[in-house]
Amino acid sequence: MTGKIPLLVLAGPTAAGKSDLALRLAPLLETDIISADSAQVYRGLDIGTAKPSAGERRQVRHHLIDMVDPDEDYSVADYQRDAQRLIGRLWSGGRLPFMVGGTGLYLRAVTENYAFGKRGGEGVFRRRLEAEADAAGSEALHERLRARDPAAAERIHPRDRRRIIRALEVFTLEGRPISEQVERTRKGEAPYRLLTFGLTLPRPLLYRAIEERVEAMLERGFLEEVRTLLSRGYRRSSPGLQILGYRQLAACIAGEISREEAVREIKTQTRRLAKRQLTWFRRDRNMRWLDLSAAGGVERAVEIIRGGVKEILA
RNA sequence: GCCGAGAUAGCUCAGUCGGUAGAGCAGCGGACUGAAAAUCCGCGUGUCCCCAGUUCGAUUCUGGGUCUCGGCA
Repeated sequence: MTGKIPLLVLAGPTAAGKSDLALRLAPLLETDIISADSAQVYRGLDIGTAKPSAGERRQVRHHLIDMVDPDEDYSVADYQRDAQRLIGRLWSGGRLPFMVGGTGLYLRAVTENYAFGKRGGEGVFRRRLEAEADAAGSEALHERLRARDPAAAERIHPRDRRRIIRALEVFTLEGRPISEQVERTRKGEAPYRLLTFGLTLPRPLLYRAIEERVEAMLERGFLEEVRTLLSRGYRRSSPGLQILGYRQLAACIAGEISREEAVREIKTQTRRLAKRQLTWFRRDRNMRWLDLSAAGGVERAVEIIRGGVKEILA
């Protein structure tokens, strides 16, 4: 017995059936759902993020949904803090912590206990460096990073300005290299006894599910939802409106692209999102894969997961 | 039925003065430590419609065929 808290994780790409499975599982395990979804943290983004309905949330308690308004920041460090606190609380209340979601970074920050520094992102700093990157190119900033934090520069591509700027930000604000954080994480110990399941589907089925889901969202009033957000005064540049789907429909409402273009773009970008999500999860060697389109479907998946849970709690 | 144009990657198309071919989009693979549904990197995946002829060699030239799209009937 290690004394570590057991943690059940259900990961998977968008539209693979995570929510349905989790909704079935949670009552059987007599526990709640801890969402690991970077889009569902925004209040008011309901249809386009496939957020669980009010009814579903009455059936099973969901955590870490509706955390901030669309113009507020919510970072992976916020998520890690909130999720880890919750996991401890649930476990000491006699419940198995159960994380469900598709945001690889969020899941990993929790399960591997990423060592974050003290300082988050700062708009002023970022805007200044963005301007510099526009003027001189991200490669110039990359050179600067090489001088300050060679280890980080080695890992970050010269054109990946997001990461270059963040690395410079850490160095400037905290006075130490971001690569040190990664080192600290590597040396640290995993705080949980993990049981990790990944949902997958044959690619053609996954893509068909995405297609149908986007159509269903539009029928349920996705476009109206975006209109409402804009009419409440949220700017297109605010974090919530940068989310996939919201960004494209906002462009459509602004008259920049047609509705057809917006819908096509949303579908394409969602397929790519699903692909990136899978890339993230495939990296986890301990992931046990489940395919809901395979024989037995959801029932079989439920049994497999319950079996795994029995073992980890024994 | 006649006349014309076309047929090359999943799609739209370029190209080869005869030496088995390349763009965009789509797709595939990967990275990821405070924006992550973000950001970034890598990769052509092909009976060049079919059959015959000419040729050392045909996706390319010639003939025939098939199909598609225009126009005329």
